[in-house]
Amino acid sequence: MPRVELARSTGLSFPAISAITSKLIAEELLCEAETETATLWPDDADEEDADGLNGRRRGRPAVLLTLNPEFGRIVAVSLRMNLIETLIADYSGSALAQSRLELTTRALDAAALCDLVIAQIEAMLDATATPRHRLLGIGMALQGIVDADTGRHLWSPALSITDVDLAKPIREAFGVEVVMANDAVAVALSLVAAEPALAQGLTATLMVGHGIGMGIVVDGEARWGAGAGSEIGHVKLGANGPQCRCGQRGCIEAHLADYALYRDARTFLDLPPAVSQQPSEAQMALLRARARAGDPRLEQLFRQAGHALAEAVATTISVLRPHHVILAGPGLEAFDMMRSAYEERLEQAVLPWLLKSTATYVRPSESATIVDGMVRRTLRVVDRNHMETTE
Amino acid sequence: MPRVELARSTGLSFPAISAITSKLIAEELLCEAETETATLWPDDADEEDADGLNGRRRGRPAVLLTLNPEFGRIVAVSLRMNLIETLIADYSGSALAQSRLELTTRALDAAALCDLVIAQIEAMLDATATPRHRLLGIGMALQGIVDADTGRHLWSPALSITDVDLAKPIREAFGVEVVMANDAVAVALSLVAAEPALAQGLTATLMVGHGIGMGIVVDGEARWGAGAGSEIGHVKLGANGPQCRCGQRGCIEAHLADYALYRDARTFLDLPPAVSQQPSEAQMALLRARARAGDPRLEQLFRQAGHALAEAVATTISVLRPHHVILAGPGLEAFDMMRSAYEERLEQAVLPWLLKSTATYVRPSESATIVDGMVRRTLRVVDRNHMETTE
DNA sequence: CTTTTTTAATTCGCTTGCTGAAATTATTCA
DNA sequence: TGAATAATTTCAGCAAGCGAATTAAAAAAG
Repeated sequence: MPRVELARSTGLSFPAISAITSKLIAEELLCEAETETATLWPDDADEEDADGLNGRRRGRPAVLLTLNPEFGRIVAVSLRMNLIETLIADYSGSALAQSRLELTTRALDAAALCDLVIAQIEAMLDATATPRHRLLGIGMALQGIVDADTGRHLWSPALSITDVDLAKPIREAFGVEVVMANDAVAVALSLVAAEPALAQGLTATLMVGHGIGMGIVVDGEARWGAGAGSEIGHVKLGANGPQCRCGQRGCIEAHLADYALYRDARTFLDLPPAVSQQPSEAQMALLRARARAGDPRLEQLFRQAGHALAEAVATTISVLRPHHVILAGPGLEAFDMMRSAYEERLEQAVLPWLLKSTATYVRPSESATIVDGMVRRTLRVVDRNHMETTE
Repeated sequence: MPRVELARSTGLSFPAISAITSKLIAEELLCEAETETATLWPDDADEEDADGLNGRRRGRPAVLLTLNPEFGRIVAVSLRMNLIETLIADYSGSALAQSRLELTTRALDAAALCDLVIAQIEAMLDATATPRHRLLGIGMALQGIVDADTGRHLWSPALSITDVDLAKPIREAFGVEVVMANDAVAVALSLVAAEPALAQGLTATLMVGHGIGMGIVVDGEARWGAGAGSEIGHVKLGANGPQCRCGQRGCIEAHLADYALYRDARTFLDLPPAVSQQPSEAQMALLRARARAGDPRLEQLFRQAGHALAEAVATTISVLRPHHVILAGPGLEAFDMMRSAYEERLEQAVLPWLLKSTATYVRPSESATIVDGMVRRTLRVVDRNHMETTE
């Protein structure tokens, strides 16, 4: 954040940093942070004087630079099964307001869906008194397949429409860039940003929840051939497996996603029906509670899910050879019940030399992770465009 | 090749190209090609005058620039089951000499192996009267797992040694850079270089032969997280499949590689034993001939191989979402017998939206493809190092 | 055979983005 | 109040690259 640090991390010289930052400050993109308030209260409870970073050092103190939050705002939309989540953030990425809209998404056609999303975005702008010209970009995270080259939405379990350009109507409504991404990619970006070590090398984030998605991040960036998203959820485990929402059989998702677990549990257990096949968070919590209470059939179900998860990770490691694998999403709430089966199968299914050189992390993330990651992705795209136009 | 073309493809201005090329010519890295000889014989048989490229155009003719073949030489070594293949090429990549050494590679320890490779390289240098200081780099393609970060060889079916640094002794013997890569990566680079369309986007090359390997090329470059190689051959099809050389069960390789097909065929057919489990090319040709002659058990065997190939491609497409998939290697000689089973299974195992956006190519490549690709890879690394040191 | 046209390559003057050295500024410590 | 220290800025200079104009080499036209 201070200029000295920027110089060190970018490898550029001090004068260069000085010139660049002063230009950006003139553009009101950056601003000098109020370091005063923090330093005028050094007598606070925590006296961690030893470290030179927080306590006062000799010499001229560094001026902290921050992104000017007032430079503009970003809206991120997460479109999932029966849920549209919207968030507005300032230029520094801090959330200003958010909303959740529950509805049966599969009942919508493309036009109705776009109208709804536009209305949600407008509500966010109104709620934060954001003038239209301050809106820099809109990010949309979609549960489903997105073609990164064209931005078209190809297929999603949450929608009945396929192969439409959802971005276009929204772009035209607000006149700003609309960035599309798979929701797993957004989660991946959010989690990688939270731990600097994960931003080095290739990190594969497997998101287990309503579906099974994967986001691939290389050196902190979501860049890829045909999109940073990977459809590992629809890799098949054997030729004649359970029916999947996608229409095919034996998908990893059909063994591991919450809808599959709930559907299978209902074949031998009395459970309330799920709205449009999608169990709610409460219903999944109930399922886990019953399993933990000792129902052997449910325990077996989660063991099988552990197997499927191991196959997914094994395939990921073998094909991608990532440095890091993150297991994320609400499905990991039940990881304790999947663990032994998972570990057993993983050892059989990955070459030991590969397993040894891959680090695995479990991060049962919240739903807000999606919009957070989407804000980051959109900011990045907006910044890149800004750079190109001003040069 | 002419300066004008360079300017267009790099996007740099004429003056910039002029300055750069004249510097490189002074370094003897580039040279102006003898365009005269070609143009003094325009009365030759082929009168393709319509196109402006070959026939004389108005205006000052462009001077063709080529890499100066005399700038230096590259040796590429391919280390496979019972075979060490060596090739020496000039700086423009043209082969000058090559050799094949057949022996039981699994009987060698690390020191003996390195000595053999060093002797092969020296033989190549002697055969082409290459002084030591003209040797710019050595490339080694290995059938097995290579850690791209460290260059260490982790495991190979062709060798009994594991986790050794094979590059170091060779680097010390010749005092030049030694580039290690998986053999499938080398094949991928060679095939991608042959077709410009494949150098755009992500191309996954599946090599089917003694083992099943995969090389990943992004925009013509073999760059990746932990190496451009992918161990898709050891992704499992079901928990209790046939035994694989790697020690695990159910690997795609154990259904599809030539050693697996030959081993399985011998359980019901009289065939000569393979040397250290590795059938020769002649033996595999015999197997194919017998299958084509109409043995229903062999036909079934190749159908199953087609299934396994489809699973491999399906997993590749789902996880990687490549723009192009190349099927390469000697195993594809039998593709006609695998085809129907392959296509049938592929349709069941990949989401149609993904299958539609992926182009597949079948290229049954020769063994020389490995060393060719390895020469390219090594030249690239050598050039990069050269750039860094002269700047 | 000379002139015009066309295309390739180079030279020239200029801007831009950087660097290293030195100067300036804001602090803490003595 | 004056060192000592560290962050930033100023300044002069360099190197890469660009646009415009120039030179070079060939074919076509007169």
